[in-house]
Amino acid sequence: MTSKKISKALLERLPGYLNYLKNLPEHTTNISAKAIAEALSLGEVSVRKDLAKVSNGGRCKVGHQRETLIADIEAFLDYSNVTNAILVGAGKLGQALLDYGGFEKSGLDILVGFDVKPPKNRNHAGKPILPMSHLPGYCSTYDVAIGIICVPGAQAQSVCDLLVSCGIKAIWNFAPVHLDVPEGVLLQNENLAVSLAALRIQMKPE
Amino acid sequence: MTSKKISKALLERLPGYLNYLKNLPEHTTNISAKAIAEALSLGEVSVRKDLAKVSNGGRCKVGHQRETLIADIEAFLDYSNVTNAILVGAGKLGQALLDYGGFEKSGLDILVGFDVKPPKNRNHAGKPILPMSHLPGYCSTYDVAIGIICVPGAQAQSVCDLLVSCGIKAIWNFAPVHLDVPEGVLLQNENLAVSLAALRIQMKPE
DNA sequence: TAGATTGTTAATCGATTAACAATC
DNA sequence: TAGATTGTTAATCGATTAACAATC
Repeated sequence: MTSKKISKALLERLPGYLNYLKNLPEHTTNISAKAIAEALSLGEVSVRKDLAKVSNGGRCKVGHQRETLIADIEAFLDYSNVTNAILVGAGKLGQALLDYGGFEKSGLDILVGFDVKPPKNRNHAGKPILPMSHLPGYCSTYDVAIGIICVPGAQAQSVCDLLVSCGIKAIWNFAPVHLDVPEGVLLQNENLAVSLAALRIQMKPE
Repeated sequence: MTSKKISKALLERLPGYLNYLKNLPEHTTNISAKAIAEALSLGEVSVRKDLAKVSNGGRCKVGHQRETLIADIEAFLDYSNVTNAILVGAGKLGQALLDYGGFEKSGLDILVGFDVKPPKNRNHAGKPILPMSHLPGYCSTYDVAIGIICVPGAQAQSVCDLLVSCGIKAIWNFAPVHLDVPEGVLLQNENLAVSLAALRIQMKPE
């Protein structure tokens, strides 16, 4: 386990390893990089390198110890600490993200959603959705690190500016537009229409 | 415009160019690679190379002709032909994708959704949601190329197998599990929890 | 000619893959 | 010793960036 640069590709593979390791039959105590690679359709050497980066070593002949490996990956991904996020734009997509239960286990908590027009019949035990006017106050009260933008493209930049002015350090953008963020603010775009369109072109050979 | 290999990165940048070009003030007839690069926070040379790949050239001093460039990019992305898709799993996320209007303009039509329990009160003029039992018949009637998986992880592989057996050639997977697909079937994973977790780690410097 | 812009060729960088050496 | 497995060093590949030549 040497503290080299962490590549984004690695960060995206690690949860896959974790998921695989956790779903192994209970009695499995050791696992080889080769087995993981085969199960996840990855290169054997790739997996070995990844594991070497986040864990301090399996043993020859026997492979990695499952429990240790799980603990090492979770520690590397810092799952035990929790990062707070808020979401802006509670349409279908926004609500889907709010209601999705899979974020908590990776150290993330989407506390609340904001919308210009909060839905009234929010009956299910979901996260609250507040009016936009509450956003700045909310951010100054709680320690919010990540802002998720699910508003239509036309509003995205102004929402982004608002979030930045509230001290948010990373933005996850679902609006299909380019956003300008100041230096030091992390921006990740998740343009679903573009992803799907790219998939479509890859299908057409040549 | 030479017919080199198309990289996925290129495919994901092109729609951004398109969006930018279309939103330029109407009277703008020419545009330089440099201007595009600045607007989208990309490298100047990168943009020039991309444009050279999809278009046959701007003129020195004046840059690229806007209308031509738009037409060239759209032709390259084959926006005028339509690819049919279906979606399985009409929860919040599935419905968000079904209702999203942004796919059509990139040559994609999500025809219909399928669910084990189709919602009854599907009043808004959205796409229909049919019971799973209709899926094989539907695929053999219509020419469906892409399958979108929005079911819970536990069902994802069997849905995937079903889609493949129905002749689907590409799968867009939102379930947070690894899927095995046979050779020749394209698979793109869209694991939102993983993307967000990766963003979170990138924020923590060192 | 100078300047803006294009496109191409070469250099750099990073990630993946291949080859190998080490260990139990 | 042979075999399974690890980890590392070198090679390959692809994408981005830098440097340059061409053109109007």
